[in-house]
Amino acid sequence: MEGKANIQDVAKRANVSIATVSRVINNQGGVRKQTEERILKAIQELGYIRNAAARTMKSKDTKTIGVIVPDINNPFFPSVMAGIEQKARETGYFAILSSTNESPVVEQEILKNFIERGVDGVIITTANENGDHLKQVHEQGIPMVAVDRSIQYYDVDTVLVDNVKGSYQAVQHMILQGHEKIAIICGPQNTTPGRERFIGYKKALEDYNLKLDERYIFQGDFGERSGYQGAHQLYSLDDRPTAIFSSNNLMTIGCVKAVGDLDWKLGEEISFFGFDDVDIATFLNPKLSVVSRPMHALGELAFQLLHERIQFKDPVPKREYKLSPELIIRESCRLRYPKNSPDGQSLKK
Amino acid sequence: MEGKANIQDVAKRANVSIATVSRVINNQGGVRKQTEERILKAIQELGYIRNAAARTMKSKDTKTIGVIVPDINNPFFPSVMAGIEQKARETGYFAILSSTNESPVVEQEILKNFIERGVDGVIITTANENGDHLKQVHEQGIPMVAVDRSIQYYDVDTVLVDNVKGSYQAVQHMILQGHEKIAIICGPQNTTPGRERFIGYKKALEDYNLKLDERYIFQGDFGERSGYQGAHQLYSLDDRPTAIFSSNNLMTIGCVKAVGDLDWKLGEEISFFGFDDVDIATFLNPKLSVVSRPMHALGELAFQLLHERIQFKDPVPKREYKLSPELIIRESCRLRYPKNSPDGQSLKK
DNA sequence: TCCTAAAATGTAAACGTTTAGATTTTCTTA
DNA sequence: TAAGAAAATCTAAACGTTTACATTTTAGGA
Repeated sequence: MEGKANIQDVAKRANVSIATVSRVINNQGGVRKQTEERILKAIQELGYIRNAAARTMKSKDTKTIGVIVPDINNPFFPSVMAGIEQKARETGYFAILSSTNESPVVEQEILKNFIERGVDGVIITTANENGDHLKQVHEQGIPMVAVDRSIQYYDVDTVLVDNVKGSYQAVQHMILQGHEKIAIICGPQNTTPGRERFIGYKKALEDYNLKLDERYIFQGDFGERSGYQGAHQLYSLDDRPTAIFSSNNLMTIGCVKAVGDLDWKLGEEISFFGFDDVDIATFLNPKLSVVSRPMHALGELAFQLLHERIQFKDPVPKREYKLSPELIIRESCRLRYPKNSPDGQSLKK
Repeated sequence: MEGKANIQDVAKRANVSIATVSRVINNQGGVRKQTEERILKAIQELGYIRNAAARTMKSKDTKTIGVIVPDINNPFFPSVMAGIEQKARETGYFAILSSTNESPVVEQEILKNFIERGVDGVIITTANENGDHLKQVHEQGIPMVAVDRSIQYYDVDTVLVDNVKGSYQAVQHMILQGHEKIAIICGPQNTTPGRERFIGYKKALEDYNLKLDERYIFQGDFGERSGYQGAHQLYSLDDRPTAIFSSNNLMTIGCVKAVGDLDWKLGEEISFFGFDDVDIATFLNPKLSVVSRPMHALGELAFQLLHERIQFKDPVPKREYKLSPELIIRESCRLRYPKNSPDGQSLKK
């Protein structure tokens, strides 16, 4: 039985009971030194590896958390996951990652699978913020933390970035640079970031007495392709915008690609501000201005909140954290007019 | 016991034995229609969710595969994982992902954890190609497939791309464009891609009678920063190269960033070819030429091979697949001389 | 040397499934 | 109607741990 010894075999080899072996495996103390050494030697010789299933059946906690992301190819999520995984490892937890491809049906399957596997908690960026599909997790009393997107139906700890503030400041910046015809490529309005970034956009226009122009609003889906299409649509207008705010990283890539294809002069004919930094931002000429989020820190905070939930099963009220984004002003959003010219004198109401 | 019913509760509610419930849960047939309906109704009413640990203890197969990647922030790996996950889902398997951050120690911990959890197989891009740390997995007889990097110590099915061919063709292209001073930013030489891409580079130089110049060889570590440093070092030479070949995506980003910072005219003073496509490739002016790999297909093939191993435990000899890369010629590697000029006439030996 | 307390170790039930073999029920044919 | 075969269902062991409680061993003090 090479490589497949169980605790009984170890006990026999070391001349002790399985309970004593279990005490040693779990570092529980109460075992004589020489007994412990005999047991460790037996473990080594037999190549014993404990069986997580057996342990789970008895002790109920698996030291595992499940992480669910909607799009693993979006660089935001691997960064968040890196933060989660690092924190998890530091506290003896194991993080398992699964991706839904923005499908609530797949998300439901993954959640059921996680429940079956007895995960101690779940960190989720849900494909459906309504959240009624989370009933089973809720009924099982499994702690959950939502990242980047909220969950309506249940009270779940939530880690966000202040989307309103980030997009407000980005649009404000473009206004203060003299732009009045500012377009937005929106994320899905049934998501927190999609909705809130749109709110920030509108609020900034309102505060500076700028009229909301429906032509300048393109409804994207957070995918690169929709950014591309959005840019094309905006370009096709008779009265083109002079600035674009893109609501996420992938739509930024698509948008900028289209701007290039259309020979729409970035930084001259059209200014640009995107939400979430991207690799290309510093490569373009002009370099892109962006709203930047602390992704690794988001992941760490999410794990920390979840870990607290797992450890203290108190019915503490829901907590919501909004981290501050950071504006990174590069060059893609230049002055529309030189400073102090008459047209540049429009003021915040 | 809301939400926490077990199979015994279901059996009681439906007035059958747990064996009959098990037959229904597992779609094994041999159950009368009306009995089955009663059982399904009881499952529904009680909110029964099966316990994977209990099942694993009895049936030994977990329908889970473990995936190990060295750097989750490298976009290559999420793409491969997307291919794995899609194929896994299609065949009723669950894929769990863990990242080593290029640490063999962490990799060992992850592997042990996977063994404890009874994964049916492992897909790995190892942090240590020597592979002697895989002894435990091997002893447990757990099927394994290596992706992108080989494993020396054990015979493991391997899915690679033809690195030699890809880098050979990229360097050949630059030679045929008239370049003779071609530099390389190498990946780690203890990795298959690092080693083989270097081999392709050398072979192309050799085939066209070009001397290997040590000054033009920079040893990187696949990270962005080393690409940046490599470009700086190459720039600092008295006799600068006229072309650079970068061995992976992140070093490409770093290299191109440095070229920009140095005002080293990309496409004019310095030509460029990178291995693996990157988002920025099509944004730069000039757009980057790259060797492109079918990442999603790599993932799908890796899963397929693993699945075959899991299903048929035959001692089939090790298989190695090398997919063909694709050259994407964009603009970053222009002619050093106009066509038909005397200096452009150098021929392959 | 003996007694008592503390430490060390052992026993056995429990966790929740799956499934081999046993038992019961049903159906068909003579 | 009865007998035999097939179908349906049941029983109970097993998987490998953990741990509450029991038992044994050891150590110290009178």
